[in-house]
Amino acid sequence: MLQNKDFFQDVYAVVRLIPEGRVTSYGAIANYLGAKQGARMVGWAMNASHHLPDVPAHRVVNRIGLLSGKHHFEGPSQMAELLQNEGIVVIDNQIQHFQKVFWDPALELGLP
DNA sequence: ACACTGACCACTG
DNA sequence: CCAGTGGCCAGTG
Repeated sequence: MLQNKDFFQDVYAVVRLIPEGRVTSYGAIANYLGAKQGARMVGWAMNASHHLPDVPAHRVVNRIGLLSGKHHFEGPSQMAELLQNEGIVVIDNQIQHFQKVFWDPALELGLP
């Protein structure tokens, strides 16, 4: 079944490392993990992370800083509120100053 | 067993 | 610059 369960684990591990007030993208995580699985699997991993505690999925957005996954949260604006609660400005599902708050694991953690 | 979909991304034309 | 296409893996109808 989930032979690449390690991949999911790694995704969660990286997501957990995202500092407050910062965000990253699915592709960035996939890239950090080697991009062998593809960014789509990261999204799928997030979907599976629904039941997990310390996985701030709201800090993971698509490459352009759009809250593509907000629909999967409890409320329609749950994701945006969580982000804004951390000081991130979100307007119309779009993170403002995305380049500033963007947190690239490959860059911050260093390329393995 | 087949086809389509999905919280995506990069590359062409 | 915008639109289209392929690719990755797993789950569902």
